[in-house]
Amino acid sequence: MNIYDIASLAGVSIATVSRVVNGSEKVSEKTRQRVLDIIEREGYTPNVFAQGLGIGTMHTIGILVPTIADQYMATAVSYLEDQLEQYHYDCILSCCGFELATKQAHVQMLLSKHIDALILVGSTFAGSGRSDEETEYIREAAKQVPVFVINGAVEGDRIYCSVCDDRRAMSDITSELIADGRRQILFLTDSRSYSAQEKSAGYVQALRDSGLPVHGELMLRIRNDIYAAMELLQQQNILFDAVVATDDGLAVGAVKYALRKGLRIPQDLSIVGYNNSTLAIACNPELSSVDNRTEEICRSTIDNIFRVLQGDTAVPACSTAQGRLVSRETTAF
Amino acid sequence: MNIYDIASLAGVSIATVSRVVNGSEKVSEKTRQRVLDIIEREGYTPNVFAQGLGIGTMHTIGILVPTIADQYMATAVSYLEDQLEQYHYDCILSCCGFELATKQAHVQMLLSKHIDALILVGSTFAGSGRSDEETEYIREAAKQVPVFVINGAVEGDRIYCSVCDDRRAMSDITSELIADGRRQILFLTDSRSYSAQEKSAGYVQALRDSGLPVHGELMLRIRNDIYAAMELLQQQNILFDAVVATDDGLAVGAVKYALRKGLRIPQDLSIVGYNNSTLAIACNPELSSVDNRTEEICRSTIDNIFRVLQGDTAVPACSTAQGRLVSRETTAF
DNA sequence: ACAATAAATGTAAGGGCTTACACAGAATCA
DNA sequence: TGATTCTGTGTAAGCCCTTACATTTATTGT
Repeated sequence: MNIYDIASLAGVSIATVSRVVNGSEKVSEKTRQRVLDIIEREGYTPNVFAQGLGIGTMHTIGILVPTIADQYMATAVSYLEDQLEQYHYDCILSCCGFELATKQAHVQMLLSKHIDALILVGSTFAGSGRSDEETEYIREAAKQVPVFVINGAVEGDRIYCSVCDDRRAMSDITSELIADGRRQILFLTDSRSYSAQEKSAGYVQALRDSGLPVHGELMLRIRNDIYAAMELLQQQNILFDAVVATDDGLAVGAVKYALRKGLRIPQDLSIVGYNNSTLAIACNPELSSVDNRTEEICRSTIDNIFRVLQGDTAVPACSTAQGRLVSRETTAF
Repeated sequence: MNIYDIASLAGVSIATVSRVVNGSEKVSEKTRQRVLDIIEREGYTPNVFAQGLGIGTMHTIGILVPTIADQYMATAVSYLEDQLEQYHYDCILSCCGFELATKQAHVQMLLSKHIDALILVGSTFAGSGRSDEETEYIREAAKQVPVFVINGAVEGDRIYCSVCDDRRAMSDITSELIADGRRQILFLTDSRSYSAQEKSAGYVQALRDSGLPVHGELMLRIRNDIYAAMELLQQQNILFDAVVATDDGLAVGAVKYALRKGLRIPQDLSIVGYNNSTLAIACNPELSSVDNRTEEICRSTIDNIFRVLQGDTAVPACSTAQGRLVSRETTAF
């Protein structure tokens, strides 16, 4: 059942059927109804490949994440999907891992599908230090379709970023901990991503602003076995009375350490997580965590996409949301 | 840059270029190299729409989930994606919510993209009771492409299911709790899905097998505010000494209840979750939870897809994996 | 050396749609 | 009434591939 069949059933040309299907104005009401009825009756759906061939797009947005198994990514994708649906666009999701080579390959794959825009989720795409080389492929992609980076900073033509101001959020909560009387604040991260660097910078800044020393040994980068890492500190007689983590999972590790060591939370050890994920609520005691405004960021990203696609040139290259602490049981404030 | 350009640069016909691109045998080595070099040099990529028009497929698998924000779904999709990549297939992900109408619409959408197979994740697709009407659209879809249901049971031609034997898993852990001396076991669920029904049946069966009475008031269906629901039981003097939940989130709620009431875990209250998600580890005490073999199920589903696509008729309509308890701190065994 | 066969390549017909342009008939105006 | 402008519709040229079939060239057997 193709456009020719419908045309002949309706006694019109394929051009007219096409116009009806695409909602073109230039069709008489009578003809439109007749064609519509037949389409309905026959259950005709235009062939997307043929449409794509004709107009060069399939109304699809490519979404690239390092992994969808991560809470944060899954939540973000969920918001993106929801919002995309409002615009009657679909998405092709791709999980590219953390290697530069696979990222590049996946971007190529998505581009080859003639997506209308590309969304990169997560600061793993932002590069760090070597940013120019590592993000070149993103600028390259932006020559073909507008690129939208969520929680990462990449500069370039037709590249739009939406980020949470992680530096400020981290600086704010570190300051709050200091105001609460904490002096030895452990900074816990698991990556070298752009956002991890921002958070680290915020942490350092807050210490400096308060005139406190920055101890390198209190800034830990570990992926797992947080307990062991913290115990090692203890054995080295490096004391700490608070923990700020760049991720709820890490903070949960710190909570477990405290509980096993018999420390009181938050009196002996205050702990703050990041992302405000379901882990924060599953944790006992419930974890105070930074809400990094994923929902707002995702919404505004999708809105921006369609502004750009409609030719709006006033879309800002970077928009920033302010994170905020959601206080629960692991902080005293 | 299209196939004609490459052909004329290489001094061959477009048919030859097409053969090279598609790895057809019937090309001389010399020609193949020359064409390949030019393709490489010019950075040519075949137009997927034109390819799709020609062969009617784009090597894409449609994956439908109710929501990707759910841990279980995200994990499953992650496994599916990984495995799909091995076969050089891509996926179109769609989140359809829990309404029948939106499920149907999303299936239509995916079908219109000429996917090669459709994967439905989660027992929300299985229907329950009214299964025939509610799953008719799935059988309808199966007329166009093979359908693979993960953790749901739908019968029909070209419909293949992979499930965890939730009934047996739930029956096993309930029996273990009974063997551990528990007599008042609370069953906690949040849905009426097929898998929830299976779990419920397993729970009942274990009680019966042990000659214990089945108390309807010990079978709770709630979405949130688990604490309130459990407290209500307490006020009604309905006692319980163990909890089996159909989801880790619910079990975490039970843990919180126990802690606030000053109950010792697992002595006063044993708690078992389901899905063995990250919540189970984030929880304090760490949650014993049923590993429902998502990874194996996803792997075998993808493998089955390609067996079916290659014409293998021996693929079983339903394959079953055995869940197993991962013991942590909320059970004594 | 000459069929007979195999291997390599080319030709051309789709596949289903969009859309610029052409055209006919109806409505408007002088 | 004839010239003029719309409106609605049709024609045909792409869009870029795949592939059955035709054709040319190379290889083998005798």
